[in-house]
Amino acid sequence: MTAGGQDNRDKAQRVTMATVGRIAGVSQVTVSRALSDPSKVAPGTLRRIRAAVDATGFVPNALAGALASRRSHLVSALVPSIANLTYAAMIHAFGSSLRDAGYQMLLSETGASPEAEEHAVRLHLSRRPDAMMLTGVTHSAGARRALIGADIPVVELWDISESPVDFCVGFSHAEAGRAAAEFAVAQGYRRAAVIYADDERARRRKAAFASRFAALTGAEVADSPLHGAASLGAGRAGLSALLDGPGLGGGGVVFCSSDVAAQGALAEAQARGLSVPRDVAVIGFGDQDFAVDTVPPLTTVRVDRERLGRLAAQQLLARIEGTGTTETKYDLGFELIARASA
Amino acid sequence: MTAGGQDNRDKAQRVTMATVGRIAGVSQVTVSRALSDPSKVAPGTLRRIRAAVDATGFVPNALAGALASRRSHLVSALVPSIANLTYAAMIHAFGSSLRDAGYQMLLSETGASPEAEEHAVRLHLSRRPDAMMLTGVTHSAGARRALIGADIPVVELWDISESPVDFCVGFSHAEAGRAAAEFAVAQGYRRAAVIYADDERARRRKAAFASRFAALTGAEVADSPLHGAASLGAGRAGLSALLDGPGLGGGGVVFCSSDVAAQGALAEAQARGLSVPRDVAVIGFGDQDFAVDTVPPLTTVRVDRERLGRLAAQQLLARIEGTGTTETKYDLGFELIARASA
DNA sequence: CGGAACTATGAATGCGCATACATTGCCAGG
DNA sequence: CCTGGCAATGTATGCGCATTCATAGTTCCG
Repeated sequence: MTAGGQDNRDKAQRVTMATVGRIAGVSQVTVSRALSDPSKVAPGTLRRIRAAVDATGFVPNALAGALASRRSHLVSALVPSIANLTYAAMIHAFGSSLRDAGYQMLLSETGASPEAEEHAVRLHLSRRPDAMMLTGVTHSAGARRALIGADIPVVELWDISESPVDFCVGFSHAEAGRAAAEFAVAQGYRRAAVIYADDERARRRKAAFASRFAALTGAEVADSPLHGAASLGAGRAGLSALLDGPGLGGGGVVFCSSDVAAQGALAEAQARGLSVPRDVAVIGFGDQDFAVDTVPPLTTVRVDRERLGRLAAQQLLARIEGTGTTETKYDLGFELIARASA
Repeated sequence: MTAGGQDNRDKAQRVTMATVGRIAGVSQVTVSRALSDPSKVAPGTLRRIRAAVDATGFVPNALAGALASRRSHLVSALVPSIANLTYAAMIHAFGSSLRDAGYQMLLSETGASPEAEEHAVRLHLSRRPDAMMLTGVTHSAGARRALIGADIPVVELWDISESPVDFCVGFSHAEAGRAAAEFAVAQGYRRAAVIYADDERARRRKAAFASRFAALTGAEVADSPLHGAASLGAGRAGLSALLDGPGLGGGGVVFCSSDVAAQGALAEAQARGLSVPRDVAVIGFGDQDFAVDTVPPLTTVRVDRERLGRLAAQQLLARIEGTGTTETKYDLGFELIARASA
């Protein structure tokens, strides 16, 4: 069954609302009403229609519905990667909120490149989503233009900006970096380094950390860029490079651009027989669920990814309904969680 | 901008192919042709049409296109969770293959419940996808019926079965469990336990491991079910319970239902000052990218998630085009990767 | 008991596009 | 010089539904 592809599909007597109506002895409109607002249909009619739906296995055609009503009940979401836990939790919250409200999520990965993002934006807009979510606040001019032209609510998630396309929900990455630096200094560290992924926001956190740390201590901050995505191995390699280089020879604190990288740093320290935080201290970023269970538990910057995702979805939905505010920036902040690793 | 929702949208002179055509001095059909097959349009005409597209910011309406052509270029995918790395890598490969072929992926999380899955199936079918991907081979009768009725290619991924809805791409979880048991016995372990997530496939691996291990050694296999999703903390708790209980007091090997849980077991051992694999050995499942970088490196069962995702997508696409085979089962197997943890 | 106010339904229409078919003009071969 | 054939375009139509507007039947109150 289902084999040949076109074969059946062509001759198949497709089941539409008209088919269902014919069986139930009503017109197509009444079927439509019965499905979208049962209270508008007489009880007996409703029963017959439902029986006909079951008998035929009717599945409404949302494409036709969306075309006619100009409401697709689709929200599109563009993220750099779904294999990245940081985004996964946020997407999960975002998607769940949408689903609860009767919307579906059209998800695409865009990688890091703005060109790929622009292409994805156009592709998604062609599906006529009722709203769109983008990751970050950096987009190509073409993408911005297309989004504005689409005239739908657009949320930029995971960062904030003074000039969002529509509105943004996030936190200041620079402030997060500064806060980590201030914490490190308060803990007494006078040497520091940064392990960071190749990502615009991670670079901003790193720069802010470095300049704040330098301002407070006068010490240069060494850094070790990761090649490719953050991973345990990349984190290990990052710390390894720092320990073997001049920057962190005598110990100090390492600020990592993600908890995964930090976990890698912990692993490298363990492999080298170094004690954390005595020989080298580690600060992560994200407060993933595993951060509390590492050995030692990870000091990190908590970002409420669930809340970010949920708020973004709620605001989008409100604006779709026309009940939204005109607020353009939601700064949800972050929190430094001091555990044992730094 | 984009604020009020309906306001602009109602009066806006929507840009359609007819609009573009009017500006370019041709009819709607010619615009359609210019966009879908430029070779069918005279060079000069093409130029004028492209200019008009740029000038108006025209974005084709894929809903209308899909309705008219009965091809949505959408493939829907249902997974238990995207926050689970195991699935994330597979989805990534699956989605990338689709994207390269000009299809988009409509993704939903269904959790573990067949009822939720059935609901999601209906919702997805209403978007008239050209094909569908499901995780696993266990589905409600209603879901199977709906899928068969939809008459589209359906792949069941991450497991195999003799009676798939259409075809499946995966491997035998029972065999994987047996292989782990045989490896453990070959390594000389005579005591074993299992830490497993609350997931039907994980339970099958566990049962196969336990019965094979018992058959080979005569020893009972203790187990520790995880509550909720696999995580570092859950893995730690799992090993902790085993070590404090009677089952694994004197050491032995622990087969975990995922690499993440195994990583938790390693962390618990580290926290207790136990040496791995001497005091307790650990076998993971999945060979996630981090498995090679843990301390010690993780012995695990490798499953080529990329290949699974890619093959599923390719087969689906072939069947959409009508060039597919009638094969119903692709068993891609697995491989035991011996590293230092067991 | 007569019409206002509902309630329950149907007929007509169009969303924006792809597709089948028709038309026009032009060139080549006989 | 005529015709067959191809290139380039247009006309007509319908995908399956939501949305108006219209129409019967019902109820209610003065």
